[in-house]
Amino acid sequence: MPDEIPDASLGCAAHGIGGMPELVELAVVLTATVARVAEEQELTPMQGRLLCGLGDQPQRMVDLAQLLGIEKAALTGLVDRAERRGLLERGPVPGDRRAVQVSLTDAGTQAVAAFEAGVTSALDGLLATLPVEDRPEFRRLASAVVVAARGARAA
Amino acid sequence: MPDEIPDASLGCAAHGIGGMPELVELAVVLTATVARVAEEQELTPMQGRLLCGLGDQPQRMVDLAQLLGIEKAALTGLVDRAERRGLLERGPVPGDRRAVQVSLTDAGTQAVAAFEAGVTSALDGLLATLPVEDRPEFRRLASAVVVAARGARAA
DNA sequence: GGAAAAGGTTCGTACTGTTGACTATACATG
DNA sequence: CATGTATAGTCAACAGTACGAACCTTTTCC
Repeated sequence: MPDEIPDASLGCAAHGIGGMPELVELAVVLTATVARVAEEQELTPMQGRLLCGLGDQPQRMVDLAQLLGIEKAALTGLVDRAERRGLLERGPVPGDRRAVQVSLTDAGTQAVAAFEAGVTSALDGLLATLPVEDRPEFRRLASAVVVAARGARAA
Repeated sequence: MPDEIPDASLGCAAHGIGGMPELVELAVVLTATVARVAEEQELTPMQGRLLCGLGDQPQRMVDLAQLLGIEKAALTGLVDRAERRGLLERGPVPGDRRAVQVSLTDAGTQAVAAFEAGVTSALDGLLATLPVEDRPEFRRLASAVVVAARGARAA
């Protein structure tokens, strides 16, 4: 995982095409920021996402895969690696012998708390470069884009 | 690559921690958007980034790695795979027999043009969900964050 | 002239993801 | 109740991506 922000990114900053590069450059910056926090916590970014996705309640694989936007087979591998690390465990689902539910272990709960705190802090640091009055505006617009994108997909 | 926007993302939307999740969810949405365009063009996202990074002039590997924010060894593999696809070629650098320069082939030039157009269109589509007057504001704030992040890293 | 640094590759390793196939189980239908 | 369909999850093969260490060749520095 790159530990530095690249000078160019998806979308061709080198060409200076109007408008486009900011957003993909932003994605790269945000992703690299999260990756750095994950590395500090000895996680991979996907492991961080997985642990966050688990939250307080056991989750079924099918629901987790949907939540994370990945294929079930990919989730099998991701959960295998996290289980091997002792961060989570698989268990049976009452009433459905096909299904498997996944829940955090104590180590996983600790890891995710640290990861969350680190990501919050790192992103606050990223936005600290903006004028104070612009920060909630930026978050609001970001949220609006995400909600709309998710709504479009669910439709 | 997920072809749908996940319900949660890096940063723990499930926990609803104030502010943080929007930005990492945004990164996931943007990355997934670019990945879909890449797939349409039969590229991987990193191949898209690489071709955009090459631009109009041959680039040395050491500069490309820096530009893309990856280790030289990783770039060797990335360039190997793109070269195998006929998208670029390696050549000598006058005056420095250690160095290798990389340049787009005709096929690569065509691929990157289509990729750029597709990404532009897809991102415009993403932002179309925002009120018209908010779009330049969002791009401006995104750009400011990226410029600041890149500046901090270069320092 | 020799040491240090630079440019790039190779190798081993791990993570991530897709696709297709498979097994076991749940559900729907006649 | 038997049978067909659908679902949940895993497995295997494969490919892309990335890092760190080691290596070779060449350039730069003292």
